[in-house]
Amino acid sequence: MQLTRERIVGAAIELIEREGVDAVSMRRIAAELGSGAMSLYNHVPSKSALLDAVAEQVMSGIDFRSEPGASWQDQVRTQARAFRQIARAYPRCTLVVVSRHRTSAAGMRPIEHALATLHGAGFGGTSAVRIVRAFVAYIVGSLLREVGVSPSLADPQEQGGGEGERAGADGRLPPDEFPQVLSLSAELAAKDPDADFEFGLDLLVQAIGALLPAGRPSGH
Amino acid sequence: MQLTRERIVGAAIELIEREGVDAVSMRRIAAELGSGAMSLYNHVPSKSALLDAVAEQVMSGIDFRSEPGASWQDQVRTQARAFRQIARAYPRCTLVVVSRHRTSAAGMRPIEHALATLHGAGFGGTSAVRIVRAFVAYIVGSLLREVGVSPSLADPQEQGGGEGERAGADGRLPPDEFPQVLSLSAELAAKDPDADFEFGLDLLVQAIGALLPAGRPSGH
DNA sequence: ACCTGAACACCGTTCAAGT
DNA sequence: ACCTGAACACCGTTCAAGT
Repeated sequence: MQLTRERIVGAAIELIEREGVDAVSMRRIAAELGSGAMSLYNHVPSKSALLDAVAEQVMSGIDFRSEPGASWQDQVRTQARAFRQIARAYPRCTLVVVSRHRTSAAGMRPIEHALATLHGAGFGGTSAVRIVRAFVAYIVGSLLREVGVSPSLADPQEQGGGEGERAGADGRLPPDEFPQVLSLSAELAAKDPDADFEFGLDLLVQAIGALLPAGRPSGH
Repeated sequence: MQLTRERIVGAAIELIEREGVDAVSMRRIAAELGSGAMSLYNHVPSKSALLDAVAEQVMSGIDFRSEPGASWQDQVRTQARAFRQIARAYPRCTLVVVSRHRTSAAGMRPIEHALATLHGAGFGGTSAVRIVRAFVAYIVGSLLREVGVSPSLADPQEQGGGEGERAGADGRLPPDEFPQVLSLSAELAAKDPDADFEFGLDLLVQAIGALLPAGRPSGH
């Protein structure tokens, strides 16, 4: 079968989802496609560029449209949830998406939609850009946590064994230093990514709604 | 000079800041310390564990305390800004921190402080945990953007040359598909990480303030 | 235009041997 | 307990050679 950029990127995505990013090598992907490692370089300039392409491909698989008839609040929510689908559809590619992504067309599409929605809601350009940035930061951070790589906030009991610092020799946190964390260990252990995401999303939607009547420092 | 875990981690951080994560190798770090590559394994079980230690070390260098006399809003802001210092102090380690970090004592410290502050503000445990999660998501996402790795929202003109999708052959975005992005290119190009961060922080602080039962004024 | 094997300069880590 | 060189099974990428 013909070797194409598309097939190469597809094989990379598949491999990442199956075995993780660390398993990706040019040789490995080539083998997956039944060709020599060097053949890939006819379609992709480097491994780094290949991973960029993976990020772009994953992003472009997401549908960021929202119902034009809906309120801007609902549109914003719909767009944010679409973004979050990345973590469901490509959990192990998520870190790649989030950490490479420069400014591709696929990466700008969600921004375009969000800006249009906010424009329709009456926000000026400067405000709209700031708002989108805040949303993207929140969503990206949420993705990372959902996918299991972001800092803390996991079950304090399932502690690895950090070694560093003066954590108890058994890996437990010293109780006198972490009263809150330990007394809330049940809440911290509870996993409900949907509820967590919606909670923060509500906070942001509500807060930017409060910005509207007065409008912020100009914009248009 | 004696080889210690501490010196190894320090050398790794230094090397990452100087040449980026990709430059890190066991051999390289050993050379930096004037020892054989294998000597490192007497103090660190693997390269992956070394990078975990880098993340923990960077986190533990941040002072998350806030003035106990201040209002909870100011305390939350202070803690969030402290977190953001990571991006300033260790820009090239930031991605490592954000993408490795499991549950170390160093990583739990900011959570402990935040939970204590929210408890003092009158939030119950369940709410406090959700709020902290939303904040952490926002801060982590902001860090990534500040450090230059997160999706889009950069200057659309400085586009790489994605190739992917049907972006114009010159790498520019097709104007009919991206009217908002193109008309706001000046705003999107403007870089003011401080203002961006504070804007989103204000949104969140304001939104969680609205969550509190109205009876309580503010402060502790 | 596309494919390829050999080669180069690297990797992380195991192992057996040293002190 | 700590250090080490040699060795193994890998890497990404250049190059010259093929079709």
